[in-house]
Amino acid sequence: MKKGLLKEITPQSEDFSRWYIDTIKKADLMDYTPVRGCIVFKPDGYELWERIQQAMDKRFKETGHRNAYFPMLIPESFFEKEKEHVEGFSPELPWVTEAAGEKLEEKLALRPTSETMIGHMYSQWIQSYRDLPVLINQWANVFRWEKRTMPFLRTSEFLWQEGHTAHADEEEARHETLQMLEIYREVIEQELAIPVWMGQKTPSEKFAGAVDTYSVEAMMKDGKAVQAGTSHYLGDNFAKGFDIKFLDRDNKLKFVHTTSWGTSTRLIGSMIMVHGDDKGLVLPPRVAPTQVIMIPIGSGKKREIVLNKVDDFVTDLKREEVRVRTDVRDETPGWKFNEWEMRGVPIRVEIGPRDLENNQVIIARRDTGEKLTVPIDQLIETVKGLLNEIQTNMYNKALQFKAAHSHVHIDTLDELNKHVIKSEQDQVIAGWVLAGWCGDETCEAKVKEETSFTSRNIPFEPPLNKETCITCGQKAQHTVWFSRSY
RNA sequence: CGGGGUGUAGCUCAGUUUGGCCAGAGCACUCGCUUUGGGAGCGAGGGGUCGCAGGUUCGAAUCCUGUCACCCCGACCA
Repeated sequence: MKKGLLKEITPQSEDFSRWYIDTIKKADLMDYTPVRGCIVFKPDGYELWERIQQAMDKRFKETGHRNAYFPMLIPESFFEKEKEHVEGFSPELPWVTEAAGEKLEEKLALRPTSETMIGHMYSQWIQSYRDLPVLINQWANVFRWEKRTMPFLRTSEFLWQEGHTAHADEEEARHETLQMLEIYREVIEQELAIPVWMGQKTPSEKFAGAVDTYSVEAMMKDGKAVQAGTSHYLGDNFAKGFDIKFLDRDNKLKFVHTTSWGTSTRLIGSMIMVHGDDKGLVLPPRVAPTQVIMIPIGSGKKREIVLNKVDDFVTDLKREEVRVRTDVRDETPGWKFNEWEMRGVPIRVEIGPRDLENNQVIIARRDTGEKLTVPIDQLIETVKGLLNEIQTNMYNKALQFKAAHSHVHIDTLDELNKHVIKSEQDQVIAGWVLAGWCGDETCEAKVKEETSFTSRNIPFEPPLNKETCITCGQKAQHTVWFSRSY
């Protein structure tokens, strides 16, 4: 290594958390602020969110939803209308107690989620079965004063979308709940190249106030899980709390059945932790702010010729809607190679005098590090093909990683304990464990107590069905993924 | 919120034990020239109320008290 080449990113194997922090800071995705737990989403970080938003929003609209915006401030009394809800959220609420120099009559919370406010409004909007269903989504910031924060994955303020729907009956509401979960799976797998397990949360991991909670769960490169999206069937819990009733065809007054579903900026963090490597970010082409970086090489008169050629390529690529930029800064090529690799740009195109002589360019792909020599007249085609190939390859790599670190033949708590201890000793990834569960919450709690593994979800399509409960050995009612999680 | 650690230039840190010696180094930044295929070279510059607030002292980056932030490990969570 040459003098002056600083190792700026901690290797993943040495300290995964530090790798993560180093990477997102060096890649200029975020910055800390004077407010505890609140970060700036810098332009490259925010653009990742914008692309996730676009992909989600398109699908929400296609399934009949419309966007609206509700207040960020929620009266204290609203939280008391649903018992489990207040118990779930009250510890982490920030409050507004004063305005215009006077104490408010009723404190206002910065929303942690909007079931209450939206429930209140729906009760006024819904009279008849003809008013149903109500299909509304909100893009918003929410606040949850967490004890321990981590950029993107858990911050005190974060950006998200929350869908809130009201339906005439349970069947339709349950259908909505699963339909939106499926949309999450599709966006997360197709756009972010992250494979997930769809499934149902155990009662102890349910959303505060939900009848049933479903999730999509993703595995990070350190083997921990992230809940990438959730969808809830709320039954008539909020309808009762907020008096959301309608007159049905049979002339009877009934409570609506509501759902809510959300994904947040933690998807950005997940994507980084699923794909990143020791050189920094690796971004899936579909969401990468820059898909192709052009590096002109050479000086003097030759530089001019090179730059003209680069401009031609940029024009052609833009015509094909490829997001391309040229790095004309006065740095050495090697410096730029490292810089853009760190930022995760999927494809780098190097063009120098030597290439022009041979009527070719050099293409380097971020996901494999491979360098290709490509004839100039095939550049556009090759880039377009590679963007798709990289997207697919990243997904497949993540899928393989997930499979390699999913353990389906651990049957007892004793075996799980040994597995966890051995993983720590050998400094290997403990990963996820598929376990049978009898349905008793104390059995679930015991797994957490002894191993710090928590239940992630009960997958709809488990790799295999477990016969006995991992804790008590009785007949298993469910097959559950357990792991450490963010 | 408990245990541990760190706050000195944009970044990484030295200096703190034992108060006084111009507040330093490398990288980054600015200007000039030479350079350009994996983190370039030479020369000349700019930049810090030492996290913040008190206190002790003739004198504080250094000692004392408080406070804030960040990182790591645990309990709570999208």
